[in-house]
Amino acid sequence: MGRSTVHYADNKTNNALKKLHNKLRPAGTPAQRVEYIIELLLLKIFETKIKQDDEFKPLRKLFSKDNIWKNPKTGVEETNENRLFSYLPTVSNEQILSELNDNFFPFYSSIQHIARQVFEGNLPQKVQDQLVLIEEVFNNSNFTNNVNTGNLGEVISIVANDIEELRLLKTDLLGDVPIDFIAEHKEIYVIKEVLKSGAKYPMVKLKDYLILNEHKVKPSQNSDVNYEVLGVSNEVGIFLNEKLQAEETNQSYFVVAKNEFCCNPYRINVGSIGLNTNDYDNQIISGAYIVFACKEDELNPKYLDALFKSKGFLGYVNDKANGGVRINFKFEDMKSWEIPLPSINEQKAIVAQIEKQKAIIEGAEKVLKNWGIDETVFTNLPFSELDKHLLFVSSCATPLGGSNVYIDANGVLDFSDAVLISKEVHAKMKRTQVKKSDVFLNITGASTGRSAVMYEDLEANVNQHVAILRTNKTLLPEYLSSVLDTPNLQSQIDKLQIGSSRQGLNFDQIRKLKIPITDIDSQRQIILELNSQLQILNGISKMKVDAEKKINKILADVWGIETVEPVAMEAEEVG
DNA sequence: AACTGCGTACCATTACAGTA
DNA sequence: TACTGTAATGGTACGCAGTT
Repeated sequence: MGRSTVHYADNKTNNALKKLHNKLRPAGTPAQRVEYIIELLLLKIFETKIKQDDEFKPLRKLFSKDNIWKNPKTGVEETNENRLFSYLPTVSNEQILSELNDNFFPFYSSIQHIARQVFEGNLPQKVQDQLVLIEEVFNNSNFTNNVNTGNLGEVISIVANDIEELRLLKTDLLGDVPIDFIAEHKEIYVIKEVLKSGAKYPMVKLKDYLILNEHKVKPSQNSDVNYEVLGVSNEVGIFLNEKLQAEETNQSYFVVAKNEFCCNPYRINVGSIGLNTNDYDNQIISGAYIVFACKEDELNPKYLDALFKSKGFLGYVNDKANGGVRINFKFEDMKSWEIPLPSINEQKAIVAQIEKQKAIIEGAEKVLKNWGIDETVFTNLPFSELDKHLLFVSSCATPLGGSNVYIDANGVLDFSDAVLISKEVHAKMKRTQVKKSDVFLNITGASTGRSAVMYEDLEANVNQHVAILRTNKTLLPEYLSSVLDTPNLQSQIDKLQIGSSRQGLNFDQIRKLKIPITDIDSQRQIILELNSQLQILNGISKMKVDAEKKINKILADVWGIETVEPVAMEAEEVG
């Protein structure tokens, strides 16, 4: 059986829950512990709602001094004030257990009856539902003596101090789930809801913060004006479309201002939305798009832009994308999107954090893009036909399902997107089975010419787009891979592609490539030199990945969702 | 405003031709 | 005939332009 661990909350809440589980270890089985935690949380949630939620307001007087609760066991009378969770931390360790079992649980197991005594008129449905749930939970509650009384005080203090009231207040314990279901699975449902509702900021609909741009022009009728045409892509956001001559079409375009958003309503499901930071004279964009600004005194455009790039937005768009072959996301849909809205200053701070990380990513990308193998280490070496140094060259047709091994720009193999094939298919495709120390070369498509060395001892296979070059003892795999990355070899490869209608290399062409060659020792020396540079590059790659992770974390915090390492899962064996 | 069409790019799969 | 390597094909996505 597979197991999964899913966290629903922020770090702080998760830590609090972990602590609770540990402290309650003597209390019994994991299920019992969860039950105890939930009961304590429920008491705390209820108190928070009584204090802060308007609909629960009328219940406040129930907990005033004037209302008295008689302990059914001892006959001792106490004020209802002492039935609120906040009373528990004041009780001594030794007394907590009996306080819960003899006072709190009996009290809350008849809370509906008690509530009706103070409530004028009918209970609102929300309150009624809450009370039903509380009765369900506390009807059979009993903390056993197994609960170490010394620990119980600490347990109470964790619930009292480490769980934020705001988080609790936003917790809707019932949602749309039927009461019977909750009665059966209340623990699971409650804890999920408590932990899920981690939003730190008020949620607002965008409609009050957006201004639709309806300013259209027809460039063909204003031939004296020089227009700059913008476009939107999902990769780079807003870009300057230098090819399109708007004057030559019969279309009308939107005039775009700086800090306005533009989106393609038919492609927004893939992220075709961007914030325009350009400020050209007469900048325009396709009339088929939605163009809008936001009220910048309340909503920072860069903050909104960051939200558009978070997973939450794509999820929302795909929810709205209903029916038809192609979606059409309307401005109305945009207006009804709900976002967390911090104060304008907090938004600014969040944007500043994100921009810092973006700057790191951009810098790293520049380095990674512009770095190339230092060709001078190969100068003065004689050239030799690659075929003389190879044992084997191969690739073949793609198997069902395909199996790609991608190579990133640094010549490092990236297995993250690797596709799995069955053992049978793998066995059939003998010619493309990969061995350790094979050199890969992309031979088709846009990435033709990229190469990498297979360092890992994996059972793997490659598809038609990747050639395997297996070297003989006159040529080191790493050396070959480095040589293939040099401008000289890249230009040899480029030339081979000229004149053919299709990008791609065949094996004969590969065999005839001319490489600079030297003896094995010198090859090793050259690799050492190049490796020191590669290490630096790897560090830069890591910085980039880390910065991306930080941005994700910032966004996750804003949305109040999972930020700790997600979903640890044991995969089930496939037979 | 909403819908449809077009050119391009990418890529897995299929078809086919050459060879052992 | 079986197997290989290469080319063609067809499906899908994208970014608009154009039509209704």
